[in-house]
Amino acid sequence: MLPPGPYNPQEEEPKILKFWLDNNFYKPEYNPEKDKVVSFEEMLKDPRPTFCIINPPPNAYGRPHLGNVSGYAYQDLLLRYHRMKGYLVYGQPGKDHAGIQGEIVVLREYFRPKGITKANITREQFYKETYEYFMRVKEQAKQDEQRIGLSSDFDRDVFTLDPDIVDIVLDTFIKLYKDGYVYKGVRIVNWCPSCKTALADIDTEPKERETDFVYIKYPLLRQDQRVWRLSIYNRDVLNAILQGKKTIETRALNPEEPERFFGDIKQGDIVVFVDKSKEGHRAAYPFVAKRVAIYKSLKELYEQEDVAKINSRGKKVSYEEFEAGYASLADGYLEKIKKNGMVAIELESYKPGKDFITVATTRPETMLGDTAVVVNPNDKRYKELIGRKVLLPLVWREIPIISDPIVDKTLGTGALKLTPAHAYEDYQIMLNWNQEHPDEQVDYVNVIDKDAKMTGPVGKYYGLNTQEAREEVVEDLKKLGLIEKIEQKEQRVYVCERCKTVIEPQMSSQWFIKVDELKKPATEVVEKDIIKIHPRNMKKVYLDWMKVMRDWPISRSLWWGYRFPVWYKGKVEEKIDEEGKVTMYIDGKPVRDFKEAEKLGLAKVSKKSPGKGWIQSDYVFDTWFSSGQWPFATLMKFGLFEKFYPTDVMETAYDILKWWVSRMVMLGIYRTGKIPFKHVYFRGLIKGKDGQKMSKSKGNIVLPAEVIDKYGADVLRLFYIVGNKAGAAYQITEDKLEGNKRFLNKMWNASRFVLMNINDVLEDLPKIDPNKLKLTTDDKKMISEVNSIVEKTKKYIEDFKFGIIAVELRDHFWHVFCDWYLEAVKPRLRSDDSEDKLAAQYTLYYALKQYLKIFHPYIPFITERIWQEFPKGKGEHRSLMYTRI
RNA sequence: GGGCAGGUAGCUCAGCCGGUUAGAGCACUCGCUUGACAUGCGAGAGGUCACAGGUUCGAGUCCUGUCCUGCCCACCA
Repeated sequence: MLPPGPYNPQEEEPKILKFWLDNNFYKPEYNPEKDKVVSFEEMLKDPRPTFCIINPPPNAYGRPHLGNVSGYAYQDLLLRYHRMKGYLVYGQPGKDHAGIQGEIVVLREYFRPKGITKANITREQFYKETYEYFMRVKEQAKQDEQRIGLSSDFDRDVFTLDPDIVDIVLDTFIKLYKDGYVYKGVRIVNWCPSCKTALADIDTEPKERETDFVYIKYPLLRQDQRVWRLSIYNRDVLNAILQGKKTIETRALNPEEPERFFGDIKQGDIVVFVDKSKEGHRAAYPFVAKRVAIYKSLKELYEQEDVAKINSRGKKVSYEEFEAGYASLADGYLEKIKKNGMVAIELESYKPGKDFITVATTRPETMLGDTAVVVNPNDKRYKELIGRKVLLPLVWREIPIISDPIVDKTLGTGALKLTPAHAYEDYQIMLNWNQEHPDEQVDYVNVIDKDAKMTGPVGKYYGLNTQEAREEVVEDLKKLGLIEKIEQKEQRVYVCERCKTVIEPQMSSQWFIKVDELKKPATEVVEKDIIKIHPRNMKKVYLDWMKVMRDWPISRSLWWGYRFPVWYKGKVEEKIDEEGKVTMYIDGKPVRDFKEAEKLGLAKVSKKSPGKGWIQSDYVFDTWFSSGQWPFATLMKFGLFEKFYPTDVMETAYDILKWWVSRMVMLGIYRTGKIPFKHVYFRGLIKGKDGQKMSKSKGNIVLPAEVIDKYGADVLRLFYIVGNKAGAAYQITEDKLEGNKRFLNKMWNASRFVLMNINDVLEDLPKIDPNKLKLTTDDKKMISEVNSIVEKTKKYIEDFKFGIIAVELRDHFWHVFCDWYLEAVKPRLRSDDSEDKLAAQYTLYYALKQYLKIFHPYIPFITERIWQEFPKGKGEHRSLMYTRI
């Protein structure tokens, strides 16, 4: 008999939980027919249809809050419902190592109090201690999951860094690499010049500061004006020009060598001499072609008065000497010139003209690495200029004017200098532009090195730190008359969270997954509803994301995670070359890319060390790379893959649709050839009591344990589910919890009333044939009412609308069963007409039983507790969990 | 700036393949300490369904526009 008084979940729930766990009801090996755990092999042969949910692994580094846990209510509802429907059910629990966030938390909350930082601990020691730390916290999280009633198989609780999971995940990487879906490419990263490491966005923090806002005039090139860049191999020639010699005969004139062919050069074009010598770092000297003449022979050229007839010491030379100079050149130059003739150009110093486009910047020194000027395509002032070229001062490169809608017309001059190597936004613009304009690609030039000093093709600024370079650049621009004005501006910069040094974004070589091919099937399965997404509008979000998804960078400069199965024969370094491009050096030897290094035997992809002297890559994988493989990796680990994959439902929060769901679909199909799940259900976001999204920083966190301690797990589960629909946000209030508590109390008391009043015939009831009873109109109505609400609820649950129907179900129990039928039946229970009384008793028994079953997936504890008081009929299990619905 | 939700009773939200008097819980008012439950029962009040147009015999529901709110993405050179 149920104890009297209000329902006491604190008393009842732990007992029920123990009952479930002790009997191994959560395990797929538990067989309800035999009422015992069967062998693994026998379970695999079980003919029942399967139902499997992989629980999205929460971060293992801390207690999950109410929002984090809400999913379990939905997952468990589905698990329990299908168990009762007769499926072989498997719930896979797990925990995530949470890469970046995990590392930050463990550093802050575990290592820092002990005075340990990454500077005074080895990588191996860090990993070992962090792993142990996570294992401890993981146990606590598991208890929360069990308390809420999640009926997953906790004996198979896994961690993303379990060695056998790691093995499966790394195999996927190796397969991707072999299939050509993985490459090493260059990408912008947050670089801390002090810590000498790349940082994730989350490791940086914003800081406001006052700074100069410099307006720089970039000279516009006329539309017919071209820029010729000539390499200077001979400094003396350069010196001669700089000393005022007007005409330069250049040997870079041969029509047979197109890259050096200057037959097209015309008056007014810009000629820039580039010093390729090492110490000059590509200093550039600009001139204007004043006169261009074509000569049939060397002799004809020599006879021109203004030709620089000088030797290497600047001394006048005879024709013979002049010709001898050419004869000494390689490649039969002289012969070619004699045959084809040549072009000579008369030069004058370059002076900026009157046409400019003005850009504004807080970082003038980065202009040395500019590769474009960007304007808004709708900006009337600049519309005509899109596609034109400007001459980038100081380094005298020709760069295009491009457009991007991101550019704010009202900021600065409305024209933005593009430095893709040193500004995130610029990098994005470059990617966008290149994607849409494959024929007019914009590149990057990296001009700041890992010590925040100028590098690359920056001429005399080479080696200066950014501050010095900034001052000098502004000074030089002033001399050229190219500074329009300088204003003061509030600027936000990002600093390293640890050392507060200003972040220098720069290019760095990273691993990428090529997604073009992989996303095709991942798009198709959702398009064709082979994977169904609930709510439906999220399908569009998914498909939109797939369209714009670019190659996925998967390497992270962290310690906490899967280390890349990549080995180098010696130390790996990255340097910036003279072109401003990132170059990799292995053991001091430059290599173009990883493929080349592999060919040269300097690099290898392998899970184990190839041998002595090989050093493993420092990179670890992006967390989503491993969690993207979670559905099949977990099942493979336990040998359950064949039995349960594809899984049935993936229930998760909608904010990780792009990050997680898309990756699981992509990698799942890639690795297994099958979709990872048939349905995706997005739960609503839990808002705190203040109506804001629940988050630690807002201080509106509620822990599930607090609610369970006070109200019990069933109350919390009702809060999560009742009246809520997929993808919507909803708020927690004390009122809602209180209301749910009252409902449970109602169910408790109604059940006790029923049990009290059927006690005398309790054991007979399951055997009664209702057709032989004298059922009244009320009885029949009650039976039909409860049957119809049960059927309706089942239909709704299968349609993923369990929240909506729960309201109706609750009201049905309360108002139809309690308020109407229970009241109506009271006189009959006291009557002497035993036949009529029995009909009423049977109806009470039957209706309540139906309610208990249909409520069990929602509120498992209280329903299971009441069920224990019921005699079990044919086909009814000692646990409500396995009683057929 | 782009995308996606949403604005319905005092509060939190349902209702939206168009169709009688628009619903629930909590709060509120009034009346009920009868034996499952006062964590209860009965009765009641409360809404120009954000605004403006349009389609229609008929619009909270469909279309267009406007104004707010929230979320995601991007951004503040």
